[in-house]
Amino acid sequence: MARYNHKKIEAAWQGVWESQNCFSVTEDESRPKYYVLEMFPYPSGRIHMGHVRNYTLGDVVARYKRGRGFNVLHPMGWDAFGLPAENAAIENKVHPGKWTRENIKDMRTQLKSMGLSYDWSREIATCEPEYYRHEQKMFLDFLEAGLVYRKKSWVNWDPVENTVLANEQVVDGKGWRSGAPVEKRELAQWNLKITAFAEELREDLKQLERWPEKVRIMQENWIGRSEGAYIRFQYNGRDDRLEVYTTRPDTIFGASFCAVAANHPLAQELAQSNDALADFIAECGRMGTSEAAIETAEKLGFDTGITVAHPFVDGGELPVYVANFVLMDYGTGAIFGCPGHDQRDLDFARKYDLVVVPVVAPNDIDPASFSIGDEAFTDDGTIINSEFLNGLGVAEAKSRIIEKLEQMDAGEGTVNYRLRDWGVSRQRYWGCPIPVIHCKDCGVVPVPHDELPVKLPEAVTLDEPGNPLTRHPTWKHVDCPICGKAAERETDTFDTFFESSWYFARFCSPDADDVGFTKTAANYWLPVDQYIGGIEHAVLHLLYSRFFTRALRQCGYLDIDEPFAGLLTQGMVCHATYRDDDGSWTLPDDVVEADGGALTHRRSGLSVSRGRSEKMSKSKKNVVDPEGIIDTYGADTARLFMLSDSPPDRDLDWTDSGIEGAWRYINRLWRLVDEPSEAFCERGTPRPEQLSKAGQAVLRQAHKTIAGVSEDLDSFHFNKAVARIRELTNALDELDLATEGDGWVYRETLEILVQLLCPMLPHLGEEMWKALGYDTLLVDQPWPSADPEMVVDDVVTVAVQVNGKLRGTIELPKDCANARAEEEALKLETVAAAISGSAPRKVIVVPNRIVNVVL
RNA sequence: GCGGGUGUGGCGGAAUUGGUAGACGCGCUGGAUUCAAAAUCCAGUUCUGGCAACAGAGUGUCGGUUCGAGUCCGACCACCCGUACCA
Repeated sequence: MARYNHKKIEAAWQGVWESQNCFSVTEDESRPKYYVLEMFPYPSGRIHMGHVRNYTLGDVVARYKRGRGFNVLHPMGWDAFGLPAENAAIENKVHPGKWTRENIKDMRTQLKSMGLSYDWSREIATCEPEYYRHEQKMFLDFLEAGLVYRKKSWVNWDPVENTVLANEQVVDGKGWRSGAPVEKRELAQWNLKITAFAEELREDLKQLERWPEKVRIMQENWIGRSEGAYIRFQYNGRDDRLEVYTTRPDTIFGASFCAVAANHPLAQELAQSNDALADFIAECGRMGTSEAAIETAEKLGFDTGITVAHPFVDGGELPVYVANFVLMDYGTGAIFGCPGHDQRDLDFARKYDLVVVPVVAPNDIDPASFSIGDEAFTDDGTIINSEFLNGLGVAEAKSRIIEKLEQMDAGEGTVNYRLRDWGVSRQRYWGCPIPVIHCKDCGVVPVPHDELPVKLPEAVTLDEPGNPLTRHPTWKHVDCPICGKAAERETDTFDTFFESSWYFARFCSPDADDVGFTKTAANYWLPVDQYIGGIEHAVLHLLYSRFFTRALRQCGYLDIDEPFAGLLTQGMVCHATYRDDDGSWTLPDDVVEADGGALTHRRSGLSVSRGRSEKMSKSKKNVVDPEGIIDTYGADTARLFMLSDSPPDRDLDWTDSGIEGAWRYINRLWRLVDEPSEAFCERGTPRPEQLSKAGQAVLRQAHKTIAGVSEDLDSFHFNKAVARIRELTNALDELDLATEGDGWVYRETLEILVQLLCPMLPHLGEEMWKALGYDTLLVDQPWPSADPEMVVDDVVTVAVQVNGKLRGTIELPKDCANARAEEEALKLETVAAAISGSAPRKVIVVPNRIVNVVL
């Protein structure tokens, strides 16, 4: 018996597809188009199981749609700028460009071994000037359109390395390499006005029907539209006023303090003459810039000694605090605190001994007896203790107080968004240069279009901290395009989300020279019909891309609003973790399991314990390298494992026994054609007039499987599709090839099976197709269609319950009368026994499903 | 902290969307084949009790709605993702 030689077979079919250019496509108005895109990888050097999963899912969709007659665009490229290249440069003394390009070469080979149906002629790498020159042009167009501005914002500063740290590089408030406490610094940064589209981005979520609801909800919450009011409080002893933003103007009579952010102008001003406050602000600055860090820190405040006047209470004074939980980026960077009806304000008031006055009472409680304990009351209710607002509901009180504020010029109603503008400046080398020039006389001057691209200089050193662009001897020195005097280039580069915000459009015309993409190609291919990638990109990458598309639309680049019509978010690939007795992580390959289940280390022989399954990561050493798996078992086996069992949006557990099981099934399929029985008939044999009962049943099942698998693939239930196909494989065993006609059913079913397998196991599919006697390519076969008559049964099994408890089943003709179903059900002995003579109170009949006898 | 998600046999999961819980696979047990093993094939496998027929329990926990709840509602627990400079 020959063993399935995956290495030879897979390489051979990959060669055939490539030499016949099977997957290269052009615009073709005569066919419906379908654009499948998987999130392109960062070229870290080796593909990981997450990539294998992502690209398998995309490939199944691409191949299936192709079979369904679509003109399928399925491209691949590299998200090639980013921090890891700089880290590698520092650690291994390799140039980021060299490192990245070599990684791309290695990963391309690995991806090709998976047999993915990419149009490789469209491959792009974002670190090449041919790519990034176009986004420099886009940036300048955005600048002209008023969608770009410069403003100061805070960054994590490592005082030892003299460099800006990413949030990821801040561990417990300290720099990851230096260990020095991180400081906040303010830098002038380029921002894109995503907030200009806040309402549109929110509103249009509704039309993204083929996006997971959870992603739409996350984006909606991220944008965070709120209706509230600005309120201006008069300072006591100063001429100016403190403007706060609140979503609860109705609780103004319960206000007991105001608080401003540490970087609020008032705090900054007061700190100049108040050392204690300056210390407090410095302390806040050591917290790091991430929202999680700020929100989970202990809530602290500093009483400035300044007070403001309550706008509606004569003589009412509110102390003004500087507080570490007030964010300068949200609203006005200042709040009024109403402890009775906001938990954070309540915690703060208890801590600093401030008054707590309830101003909203639950509707079902006597207001006189209502007081606030440890929990703020945040629900709707009736306004109390609030003069002219008393007795109103929350909503009415809001509009009444806003009216009043506007009359008094002490504030107004407003709509506010949590969404902040997108800061795109990065103080890093390995990114796309921001194409502007700073001139002492002319200010910020855009690089003239005919001087694009501003190329990254290759000759740099990364052996000292800081951005090499700033210390490059010549690169930044240029003449001002306006006045001609000596000026300096911007040395910041773009956030790498910039590249990934339009790459889907570049794939439509990857060779376009003078434009990022042609309108003709974009109009044909866009939007992406199905986008597939990790859930971790639910907000940032996907929201930036939605914004970028609108900004491009505004500048005349394209005519669509939404870049991705369909979205599938996949779960992570997990694996069991192992630790030795010291608690250090151990590679799964080094763990040996004895018969009794005891685990030991392969080399040291010391005992090892198995931890729970976690996301594969180098740090926990629970990674399985796809290259080894493909080498041992082949791409089809790896693909099958990725598709079986777990639905794509859930986490997937990698197990050795699982991959073994997939491998066994591949071999089982192979044997179906490798050692065919002589009774299995020739290709093209006409259908016999008579089929055995078993033959008819198997044929029906084959057609039901076509219908079921089609449905499963349309809805991305790949695991169910695999299960159905395995069931059909099992059904082949029901046939007795000695029986007249069963040989024909066997071949017919096998051909259907092979066609259904094609998108998931393309190499094995081709090989089986050939073995079945065909000299055409399976990949060019249209998807099979199910005979509708074979898909429906005329007899159904109906469950019979007594008081909701199953007592038996009956066979009934499909869609028979309820009376007949009831009659048959009551005839069951088990039913008679259960009701033991008493008359049923009622009988519920759900046609074709269930009869429930209620006593 | 906040936003979003997940939870079903020993394990991954399925369940026509309120109607027979456990499809399919993994693992395990027994058998066939083999000098032996691997591979392969056949049978069994939610738990408890029982030789069995069968009975009872059962979808993270507690409570509710319903003739009927894995599915709907309320409260809670655990874990995961994101949290604006990782990609």
